[in-house]
Amino acid sequence: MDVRAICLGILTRGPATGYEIKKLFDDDGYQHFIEASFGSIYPALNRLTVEGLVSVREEAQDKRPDRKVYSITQAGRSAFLASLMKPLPEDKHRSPFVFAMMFAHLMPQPRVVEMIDCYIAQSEAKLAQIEENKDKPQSDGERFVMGLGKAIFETMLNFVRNHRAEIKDHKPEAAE
Amino acid sequence: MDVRAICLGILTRGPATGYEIKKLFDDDGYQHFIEASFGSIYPALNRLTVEGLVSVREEAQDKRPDRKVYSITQAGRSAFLASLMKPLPEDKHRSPFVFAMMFAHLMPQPRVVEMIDCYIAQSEAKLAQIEENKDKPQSDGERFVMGLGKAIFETMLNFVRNHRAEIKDHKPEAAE
DNA sequence: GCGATCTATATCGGTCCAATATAGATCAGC
DNA sequence: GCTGATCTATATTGGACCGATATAGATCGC
Repeated sequence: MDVRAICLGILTRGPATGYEIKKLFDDDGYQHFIEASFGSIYPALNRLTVEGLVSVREEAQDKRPDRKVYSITQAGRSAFLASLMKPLPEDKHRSPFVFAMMFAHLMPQPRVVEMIDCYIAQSEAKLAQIEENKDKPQSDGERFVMGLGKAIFETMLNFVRNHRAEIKDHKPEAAE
Repeated sequence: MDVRAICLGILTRGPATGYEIKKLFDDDGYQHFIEASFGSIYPALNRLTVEGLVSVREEAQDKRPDRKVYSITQAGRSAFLASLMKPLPEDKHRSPFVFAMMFAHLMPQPRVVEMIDCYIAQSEAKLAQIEENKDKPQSDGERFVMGLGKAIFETMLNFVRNHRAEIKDHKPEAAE
C-alpha cells in the first residue's frame, strides 16, 4: 500500500492530475484512513509513467500552468489488481493525543482540559465533514468508508467526553 | 511528537535501554496508538545524549552485549514538558484495509470476504491483547489508552461484521 | 484594488521504517 | 545432549515518505 498503489487506485475511478488526487483526500472523507503528500504523489506518478502503468496527456492551458492528466493503463489496472490480491499491511493509528494523555499527571491540569477540548473540537469537525458529504452520490465503497469513519469518531468522542467529565469530577477545583 | 519526544516520555517512567523502549510498544497496548522502530530509537537516544536531555550508563554484561541504560535528565524533563505545552499534531489513522474496500467491486468476491475475515481476526487479536493486559497494575494514563483502544476496536469489529453480513446477504451465491 | 485563496507542478531536507547484520543466551523438543 | 528457535541487545543502511517551500497566474471577497 505505498503511494504508487494509492495513485493507481484513485485512477481506476477516472483520469486525474496529481493535484486532483491530493484534493480527493482533503475534500472528501478519505484522509481519515489514507493519505499521501505532493512530495510523494508527483514522483510516484512520474515513476508509474516510466513503468507504463499510467499514461499522461499534457493539457497546455491558456493562462495557467500545464495540467498533466494521468490515466491508468491496462498494465496499471492489472498491477493494481495484483496488489489487492497480496496480504494487506496492518492498520496504523498514530495518536499524539493518546500518548500525551499518558502523561497527564505531569501537566498542569488546565492544559490537560485544554488538550481534551481541542481534541473534542477536532473530532467534531471531522464528524461534521463526514455528515456534510453524506448527500453526495456515493459508491458502496465510499459509503463503507464514511460509515466506518463516523462510527469510529463517535466512539472516540464519547470516550473522551466521559474521560473529561471524570477529570472534572475528580478535581473539581479546576472547574471552569 | 517525533521519536525523540516519545523516548523522553517513556523515560519519565524510569531508566530503560533502547530495546526495552521498543518492547514496551510491542508487549503492552501502546503500539495501537504510538510506535517507533529501532532504526529511529537508537539514533534518537544518541542525539538526546549529545544534547544532554538523557544520560547513559553502560552496563558491561558478562556474556551479553553491553546494555546502555538511558535516564532522563532534568533538562530532558523540562524539554518533554515544554513539548506537551505546544499544540499536538493531529491523529493519523492509516488503513490499507479501508482503502482496499473502496475497490471491492474490482476484486473477486471470495477475496473480499477473505480480506474482511482477515481483518476481523486481526482486530480480535488486538482486543484479546488488551483484555490480557487488563489485570496488570496500571496508571490512569494506561487505563485511558487501553479503554479507548478497546472501544475503538469493538466499534470497528461491529461495523465490519455487519458489512460482511451485508455482502453475504446481497450475494448469497458466494456463501461459504 | 488588494490580500487571500485556488489551481498546478516540483524539489529538497530531514524523519522514519523495514530489513539486515552481529552475537551470545536460553529454552523447547527430540 | 544436541539442534533449532527465540530472546536480549545494539547498530546501520536504503529507501519511502512528509512538510515546507518555491513559483506563478487566476479568481474571489471585501
